[in-house]
Amino acid sequence: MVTIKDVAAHAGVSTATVSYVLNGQGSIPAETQRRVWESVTTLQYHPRHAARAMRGRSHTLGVSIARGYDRLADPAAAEVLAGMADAASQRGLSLLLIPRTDDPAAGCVQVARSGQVDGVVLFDPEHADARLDALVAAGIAHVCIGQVGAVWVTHDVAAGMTQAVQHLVHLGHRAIGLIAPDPELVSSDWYVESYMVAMEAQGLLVPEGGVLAGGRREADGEAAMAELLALDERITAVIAASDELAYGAMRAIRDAGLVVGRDVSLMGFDDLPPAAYLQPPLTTMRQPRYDMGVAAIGLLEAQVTHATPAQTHLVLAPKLIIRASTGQMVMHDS
Amino acid sequence: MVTIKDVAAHAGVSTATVSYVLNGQGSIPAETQRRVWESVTTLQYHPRHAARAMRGRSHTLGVSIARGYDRLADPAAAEVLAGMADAASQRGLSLLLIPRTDDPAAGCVQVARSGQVDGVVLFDPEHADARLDALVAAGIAHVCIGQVGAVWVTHDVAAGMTQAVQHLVHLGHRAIGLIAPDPELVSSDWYVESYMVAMEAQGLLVPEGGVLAGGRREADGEAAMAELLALDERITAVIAASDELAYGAMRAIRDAGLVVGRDVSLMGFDDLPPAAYLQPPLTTMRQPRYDMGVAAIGLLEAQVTHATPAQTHLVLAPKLIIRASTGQMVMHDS
DNA sequence: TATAATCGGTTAATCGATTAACCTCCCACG
DNA sequence: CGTGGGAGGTTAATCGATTAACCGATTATA
Repeated sequence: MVTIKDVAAHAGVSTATVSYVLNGQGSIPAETQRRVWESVTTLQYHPRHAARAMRGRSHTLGVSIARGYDRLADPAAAEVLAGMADAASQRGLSLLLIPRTDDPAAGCVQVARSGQVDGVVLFDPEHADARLDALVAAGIAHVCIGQVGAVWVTHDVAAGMTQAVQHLVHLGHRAIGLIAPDPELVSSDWYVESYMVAMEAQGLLVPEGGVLAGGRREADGEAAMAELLALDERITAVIAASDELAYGAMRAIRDAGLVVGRDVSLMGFDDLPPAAYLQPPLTTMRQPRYDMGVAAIGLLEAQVTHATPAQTHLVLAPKLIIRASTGQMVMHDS
Repeated sequence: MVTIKDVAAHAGVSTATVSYVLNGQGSIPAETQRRVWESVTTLQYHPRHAARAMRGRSHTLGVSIARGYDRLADPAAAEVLAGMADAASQRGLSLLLIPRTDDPAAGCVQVARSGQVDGVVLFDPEHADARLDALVAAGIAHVCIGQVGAVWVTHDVAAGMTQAVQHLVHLGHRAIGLIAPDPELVSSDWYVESYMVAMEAQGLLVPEGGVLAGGRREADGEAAMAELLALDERITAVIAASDELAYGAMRAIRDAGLVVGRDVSLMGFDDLPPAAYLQPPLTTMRQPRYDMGVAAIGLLEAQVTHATPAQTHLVLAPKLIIRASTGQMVMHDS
C-alpha cells in the first residue's frame, strides 16, 4: 500500500509538504507542487481514508432504512436514495447503509459514535421512532425523510391532496375514499389530515368508513379497496397514498367486475415508472423523490459542517399527472 | 467523545486490557472483563471506526452501480441490494455506496486503495467494463452480479430461458420473439444465446427479426414490441428479458388493438411485485434477486478474509410463475 | 536444580495523515 | 550593520485502537 511517506520520498520532500500540497494549504511553490502531484500519480497514491478520518470527519453519511432493508426494494425509496447518492458524491461524501441490528436505534447511534458516519438520514420515520429519539439524545446530526423531528424533508402532502381532491371533484366525484399509508409511518397522519382538509375545502363530507389504513404493499391496497367497495355508501373515486397501493386497488376493482376510470376512479401518489404502463394508465401525484434525496443531503451536510443546530425543513411540491384511471363520473342505476 | 483511555481509567486497567476484553483476546479473568464491560456500557463507549481501520480491515464493502445511481431506482437492483445489506450486517460488515465520479473505474479503485472498503460488488457489468479491468489490475477483491470476471453471481439465464420457451411451446406457440436487455450489459449476450439454444432444443426456428435489443426501461420494451408486431412473420409469443420491458411491451400490444394473453402471449423476467397486479397479470421467470445479493456478499467476504484468489461462481435457479399474460395459441384468419 | 510456562496484566511501538511549531536562508529596510 | 520578515520548507506531536514484547512472582516440568 502506497503511503504519504512513499510519495514524500519519491518527490524528495517531507510528508508534511505532501499533505499541504494535497490539501491546498500552506505556501508551496508551483514547481514543488508539480513534483508532488507527479509522484502522486506515478505511485497511484490514494490517502488512507481511516487515517484521514482519525482527525476531523469521516466524510461519510449514514442512511437508516426502517425495518430492515425490505424498504430498499421499494422503488420509491430507491429513487430518494438515488438523489442522495448523487448529491453526496457531488460534495465528496460517501453514503453508508446502516446495518440493521436487533436494535435499529442502537445501530444508528453506534455508527455515529464510532465516527463511521458524520450524520444520519432517517428513512420513513415511524411513530415514536426509537431511532429518532436516540439520535436526538446522543446529539447526532440527522435529517428525516418525512415530517418529524427538527430537520426534515418531505413532499407537500397537503398540496398534493388538495390537487387530487380538486381533480376528482372537477370530474364530478363527491364520494371520495382514501387508502392511507401504513399507520405506523408518521407520514400517514399527514395524508389522512390533508385529505380531511381538502375534502372540507371542497364542501364534501368524508364518506362513512371511507378512510382506510392501507399499508405498504400491493396486497394491502387490494384488501383496502375491497373493503371500500363493500361500503353501504357507493364510493366513486379513491385516492391511494402510493402507487403500489393503487396497483393493488386496481386489481380489487377489476375483481369486483368494475372498470377503473369509469365505474371507479383511482389515483395513486408517486408516479413510479410502471404507472404510465398500467391498464388503464394511472392518474397520480408525482413526488419529487429524487429532489428530496438531494435536499436531505444538503440539510445534513449543513448541520455537519456549520454545526448549526438548524431548525430547518423543506417541503417540495408534487405534480398532478392525469391519466386514464380517473374519469368523468357516470350515473349508475341503483 | 469517549475513547478507550476513558474506559481504561474508569475500569482501573490499561487501555490494552480494555482492547483485549473488547476483542475477546488474551486471557483476562472474568471479574476484570465484567468491570471493563460495565465501564463500556456506562460510558457509552463505541470504538472509533477509523482508528480500528488503521490496522487491519475497514470491515466495509463497496457497491458500484453502473452509470450512476439511476440504477438504484430500478426495483430489481434494489432487491439484490437488500439481500447484500442483510448478509453484510449479519457478518458485521457495512455497505458503502461507491460515489459516482466522472471516471467510475477510478472511483472503485480509489475507495479500495484508500482502504475505505475491503472489496467491491460490481453491479450490472457492461461489456469491456472499465471498472472490472481496473479492479483486476489493482488486485482488489471483487464480485460481479452477472456472469463475467473471475468471481460472479447470476441467476440461471439458460435454465430460465429453457423453461420460458417450453412453457410457450406447450401453449402451442411456435413463432416466439425475444426482447433482449440493453446490449451493453454483459448479461444481454446470455439472454440471446440461451434463447437461441432453447429454441433449437424445441426444434424451432428463430423468427426473422424476432430478436430485438431492448433496453432497460418500459419505453424500450414498448418500442421493441411495436417493431416485433410489424414483422412480416406473425409472432404469437414474446419473451421480455425483464418485467420492466414487459410492462412497455404490454402497452404496445394493447395499442396495436391486440389482447395480451390471447392474441399475443407475453412473458417477463423478474417477477417484480407489480407483475401480479397488471392486467392481465404477467407470466414471468422469478429471479432469486435477494439470494443473489446474499451470495455475492458471501463470495466477497471469503475473498477478503481468506485471501484465496477464488475462481468461484454461483448460479441460482429461477422459477416460472404462470399468470394470464400467456395463453393457449389461437388460430387467426389472415 | 535448572528451565519453562502461567498468571494478570502493562508498556510502548505502530498504523497514516494532519498541523502547530519551528527552522534556515535570503533580502529589504532603517 | 543589525533586524524584521517572508519564502520554503522540516520536525515532531497527535488522533484512537491494536498488539508484540515484557513484567516479576509462582508453579510445573525436565
